[in-house]
Amino acid sequence: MGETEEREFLAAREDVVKKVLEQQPDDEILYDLAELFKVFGDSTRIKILYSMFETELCVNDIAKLLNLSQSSVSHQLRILKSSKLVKFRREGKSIFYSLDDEHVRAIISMGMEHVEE
Amino acid sequence: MGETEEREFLAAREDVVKKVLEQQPDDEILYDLAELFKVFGDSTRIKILYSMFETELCVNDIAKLLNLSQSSVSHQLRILKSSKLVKFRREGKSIFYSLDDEHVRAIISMGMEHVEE
DNA sequence: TATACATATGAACAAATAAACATATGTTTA
DNA sequence: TAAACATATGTTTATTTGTTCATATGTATA
Repeated sequence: MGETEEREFLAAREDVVKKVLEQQPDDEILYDLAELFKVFGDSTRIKILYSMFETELCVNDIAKLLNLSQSSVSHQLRILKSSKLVKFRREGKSIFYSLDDEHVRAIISMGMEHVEE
Repeated sequence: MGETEEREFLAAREDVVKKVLEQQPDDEILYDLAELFKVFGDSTRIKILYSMFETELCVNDIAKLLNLSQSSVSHQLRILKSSKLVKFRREGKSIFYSLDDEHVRAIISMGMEHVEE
């Protein structure tokens, strides 16, 4: 590469960088996005989410099903609740949890496709 | 709830748990799925991925763009490579990275939709 | 209203990991 | 082939976070 080409190359890269920077969403949004994926990024939580793919479950069900302590399940459900990934309803002494919406199912399914490649 | 109802309730829960257990993918797959999302679950990596949404970029571009050290970018790209989220090609001294496939874009987009609600 | 059952919460500890710094590898060109 | 540039890798450190144990809250029933 001659000197002229070199300069042109660098200028072109600068342009690209500038353009990308303009299109990039605010840091705050990307931070939230990372936080969202972080919630999916733990095997216990993924197991919990997946177990609710077809049906609602109460805390005790999940604990037995996945062989986890009640405390651990409850802690993780708290995180899933605060990220709006699950919703819940009380029925007597039990509280039934289920996936919050189709987004959650879609995100998991997309991930599955990538993993199963 | 009477004693009979109580027994029926417990039996019904057991059935549900058993059914879910049968449908649940192997632990290994769910573990891989969590590992995949974990990669998306870091704000630096998400920023890097997002910056490549429209165009390929070399390491230096990304470092300047996101105001990160070359080392940090390189470390994160290694993780993105090994998860098959990005691909790369060499051109002279530079190495250009880009999103590996449409899955990656789809997963990010789905997450964005959830975040922007 | 006392007891049992279901779930939630708080605190402490151990494991995982992102960033920084130093250095190594690989590529081009003078 | 030596120097400059671009990227990769190894190591240490500070921070984050999942689990456990103990305990609290909330609900139903005898």
